Amino acid sequence: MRTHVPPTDPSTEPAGPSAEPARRTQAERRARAERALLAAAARLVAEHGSAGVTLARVGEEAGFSRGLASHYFGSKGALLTRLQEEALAEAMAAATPERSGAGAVEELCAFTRAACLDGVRHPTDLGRAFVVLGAEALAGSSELTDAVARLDARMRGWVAEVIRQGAADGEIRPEVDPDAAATTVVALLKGLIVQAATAPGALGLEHATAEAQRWIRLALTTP
Amino acid sequence: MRTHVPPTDPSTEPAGPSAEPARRTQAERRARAERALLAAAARLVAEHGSAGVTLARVGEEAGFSRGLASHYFGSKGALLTRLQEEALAEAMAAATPERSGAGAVEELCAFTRAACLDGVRHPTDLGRAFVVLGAEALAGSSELTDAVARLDARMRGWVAEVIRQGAADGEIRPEVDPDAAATTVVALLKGLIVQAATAPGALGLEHATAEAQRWIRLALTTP
Amino acid sequence: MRTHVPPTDPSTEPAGPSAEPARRTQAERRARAERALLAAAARLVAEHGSAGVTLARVGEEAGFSRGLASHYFGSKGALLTRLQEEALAEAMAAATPERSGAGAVEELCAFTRAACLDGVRHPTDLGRAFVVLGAEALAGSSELTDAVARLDARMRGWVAEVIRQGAADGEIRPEVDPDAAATTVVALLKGLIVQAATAPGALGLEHATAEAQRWIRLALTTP
Amino acid sequence: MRTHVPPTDPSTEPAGPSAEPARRTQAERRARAERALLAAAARLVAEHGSAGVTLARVGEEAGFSRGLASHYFGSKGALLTRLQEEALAEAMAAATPERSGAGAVEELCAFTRAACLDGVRHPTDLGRAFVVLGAEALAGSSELTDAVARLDARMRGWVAEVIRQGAADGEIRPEVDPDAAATTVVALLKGLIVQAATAPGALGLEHATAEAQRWIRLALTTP
DNA sequence: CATGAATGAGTATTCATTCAT
DNA sequence: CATGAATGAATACTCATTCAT
Repeated sequence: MRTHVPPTDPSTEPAGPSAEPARRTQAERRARAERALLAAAARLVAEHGSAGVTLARVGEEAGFSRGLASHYFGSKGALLTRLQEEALAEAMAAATPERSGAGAVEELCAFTRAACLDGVRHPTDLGRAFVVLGAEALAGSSELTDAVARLDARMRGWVAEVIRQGAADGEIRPEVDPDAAATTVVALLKGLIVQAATAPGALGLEHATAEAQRWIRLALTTP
Repeated sequence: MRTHVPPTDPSTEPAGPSAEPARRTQAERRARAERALLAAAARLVAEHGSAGVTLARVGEEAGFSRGLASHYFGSKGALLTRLQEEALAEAMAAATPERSGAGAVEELCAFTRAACLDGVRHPTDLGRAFVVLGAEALAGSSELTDAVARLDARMRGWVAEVIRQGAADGEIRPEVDPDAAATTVVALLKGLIVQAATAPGALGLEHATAEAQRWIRLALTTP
Repeated sequence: MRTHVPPTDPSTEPAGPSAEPARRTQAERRARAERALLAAAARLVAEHGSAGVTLARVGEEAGFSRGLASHYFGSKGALLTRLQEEALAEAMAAATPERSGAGAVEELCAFTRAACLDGVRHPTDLGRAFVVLGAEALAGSSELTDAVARLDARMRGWVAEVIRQGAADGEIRPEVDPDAAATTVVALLKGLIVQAATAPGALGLEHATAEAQRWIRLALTTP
Repeated sequence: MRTHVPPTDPSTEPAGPSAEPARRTQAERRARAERALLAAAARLVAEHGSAGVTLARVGEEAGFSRGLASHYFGSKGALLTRLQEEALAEAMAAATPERSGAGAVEELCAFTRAACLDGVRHPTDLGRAFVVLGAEALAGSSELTDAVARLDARMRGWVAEVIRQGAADGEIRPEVDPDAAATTVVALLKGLIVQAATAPGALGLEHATAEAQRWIRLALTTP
């Protein structure tokens, strides 16, 4: 069971005698269990909402005891916060991609396609959990509400910046207000995603995404 | 103790200075209490989400006893279902307004303005409760999920119909796919509302709504 | 089961029709249950200490369900606080008796006898619970610590006042410092009670009480 | 890894600049850690009561891991028992001091002063833990209750013995019942300590101690 | 020797629901 | 009709304890 990691420098240990080979594996066990718990939590939240999740079920779903989730995260709220942070990091990365080098309008269209189609078609548990948590956070201001608000703001900021660059390049009409347009682009995205989430399959998502891209092109380039 | 007042129609209760102001029919009292309970439930759901609502609080918030909500609606689920139905009826009415006689594009712009600005600025408890319940219903298929899906479909249908009429009138370009465009219009609406709900005040909603209207006009009429 | 209490004026009810005969019995039921719960709690605290008491046991010990104590008092802390208040009221009454009209020294001796002998020999559950809670409160400042401190101060104040009156009457030597003497009297009482509580039966409480009375007489009257 | 240093006496560890300062015997390390754990436990018990102590906190408070207290003492009960024994030994030593050679009355007065003033002003964690554990043990007979009872008995025995010697020397009146007087002396001590512990600072402890000494002198020597 | 990962029992607390008045 | 007393199931949370490293 002992892993074959060479007994490298334990780095921060206070250098007492016999302090390092076990450490690694303990830490691994812990990290592995924590990941399993978070994955289980994401799955359960995505399927049943945060109210439908119990700490006991998270533990068992992850293949551990009923008490482990409590033991690790301290409280249900802390678990959800943690889950949210993980999801937020993922979402932030997705919300503000690297510029691909293409033109501004193409960039935005690609972003739209990625967010709408890929996000909806190949959803991760974490992504779905984030949508669910974000939706639940609509009622009553919570930390999550703020986090979602910051995410939205960041996404709008990214879009506005792309638009500004496009305007500077002459690709986008200078009359376009970058902030208002960014809000509208993000609205399109979120609105499509919400509709798709509500009625999976009942929507011509392909068509709708193409239409949304057409609107974006028109709105940013039509004289 | 039962007074023998004939059971006059309870639906029009604010009948001005009527004949017998003191005594109410049992049916009237019942209907009045039920409305008060539903209003209280809407307020609580809007503020705390459905998980943050207890039957006891509903009763007390409405000015009655802790047990009355249970007594009337039988169970918490039944109360929420009932609330949902009320909210759905209101939302349905708002989602498919009477045609005003204006042109199709103007109609859609007016609809956008009404939904975004009025809905966000002068929210009703029932409307907010509906948004919250709908958001919660994203996870796990429930009756409410289906109801929201039906509402979305109906809203899209109404928009598509307006677009078809506009196309028939020559006001809207015939190449426009009414269904895809309707999905996009609804996406714009919902996306704006969600952003506004998440970050109240932090959004230039006025500007964004104007921009959305510009997009709709462009998309439907640009050659 | 209906009690034969005449349907007297419900006094504060808002005078709506049909509002009073049931009320009385409900209130009685509630008060009766509450008393039973508090009595059970006092017994359990006296026997096992506050850490050895569970809300479930309180409910069952009182002949009700496991959840009732929680339901009434809200939390274990609230139950203990309530218990403490009841006990404090009893203790306060015992700590500051009405003057009997006897001389000051006799009064203090009688007080000593009452507190030591009667209190130890015929203990009430509430009294024992108070001693236990007070003892537990030695560690970590709590509301109870303060309450006990106030009780002590009040008892000292009463004793000091009796001493002052005795000094004014010429019965007690004027050199006696009333406050220091009061502290010492209370110390005698508490020290005897604690010893008796720790070793029930193993102490010649009768003799010790007589000795304490002798000391008090000597200290207050010896030239 | 085990060094072959002879197992020198671990009881005198602060041995000044010794020969091998770096390496410790296992036994020494063990003893040192155990003392640290007990000291941490004493501090925590004194502050939070025994219910407020967890084995994990004891370990961390002592600067070790969460599991060490468990590892050493086996169970929480064993730790508390051990703590109690340590405290009892200290208390026993304090309760039955060596005779100083002074007269009996002076001895008792000095004892009173030491217990009340020094004990209250310069409390050790162990001493405070003992008081707390003893107080908790009032409810429900435990080993600790018995230990405290034995301690009380021993203290009374010591006092009674001093009184008997004083009587034999003619310094104390022969009519004084040594056992009853001893109980009263101990009551004075404990009562003062308890009052001081309950209301730290709010008590004229200096005056009260002087008064107690006056009482003792009077009671033992007044004809 | 020492750490800390994992377990599971115990308990407080909340709340829908039932039922007596 | 209406109240609120009482129940009991569900669940979060704490911690002593065991065990692998």
